[in-house]
Amino acid sequence: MDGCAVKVVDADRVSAVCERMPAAEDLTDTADIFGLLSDPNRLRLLVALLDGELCVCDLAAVTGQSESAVSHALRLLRAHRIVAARRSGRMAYYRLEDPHVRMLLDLALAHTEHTDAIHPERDGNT
Amino acid sequence: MDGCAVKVVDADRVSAVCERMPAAEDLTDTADIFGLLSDPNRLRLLVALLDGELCVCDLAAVTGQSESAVSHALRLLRAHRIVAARRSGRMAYYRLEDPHVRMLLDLALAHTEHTDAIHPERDGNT
DNA sequence: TGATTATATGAACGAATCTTCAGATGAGCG
DNA sequence: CGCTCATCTGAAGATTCGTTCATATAATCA
Repeated sequence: MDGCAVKVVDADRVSAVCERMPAAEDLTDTADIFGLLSDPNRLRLLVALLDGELCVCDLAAVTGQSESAVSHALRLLRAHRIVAARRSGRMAYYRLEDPHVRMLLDLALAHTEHTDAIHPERDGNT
Repeated sequence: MDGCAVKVVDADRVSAVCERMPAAEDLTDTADIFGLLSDPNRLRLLVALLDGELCVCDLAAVTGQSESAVSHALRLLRAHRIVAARRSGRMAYYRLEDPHVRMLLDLALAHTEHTDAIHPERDGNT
């Protein structure tokens, strides 16, 4: 009755896990958020905004991208309400608007900065 | 001296942010982790493993994927030491091995489950 | 040993993603 | 008004990603 039964070994565990599994919509939303954080350049933008707002050209300078690339990235992030823009004349000042994403960034950066990078050179199980 | 200067508005903020910016390697590693979490099916696998180990076919049942797809996904996650395998006969039991990723998952899921999904239908800034 | 089962792998195809380029919008300034 | 500057946008091309199919490995069982 739960759609989780193809060829199961531990049926009890399987149905228990199925019940705890979040709704498909929640999972795709979460995956989307992670996807937005999965690009180094977008990540740089968001890290730059952790301390406060910046205009587009300063974001381009900080992150070493073209202003066009920055604008595209900000558009994406803005569409998901992760950043917000304040306009002043012809300038646009962006800020990090989503506290949830801020927490994810803090947590992720706190760890990677004192963890040895793990590169997939070995398979761990060959 | 920091490579961050193209056409800057607020030079002080720019150089301050540049100094706080993590190393490129750390950023790409972090982005990689987020990338691994950015696929709904991989996310399902990891969520399923939050409670303990499961074998490949049970993971396929729980997540509604083919066993081949699951195996490919696990291979990727294994290469990054996010999951680890225990073999018993012809079965392979996988577990979530990276506590850092576990924290990210917990945090992310805690929020999305009681937050209205935000879909990018509006631009917030048209 | 030969058959069957669980998992792993490689190659290939289509979809999604990122960057770049060219041009559009819209505010300020002479 | 015409020009410049900051930002935005759409489209094109190259690359990456995820799934599937076919097959390989390796363990159990008759």
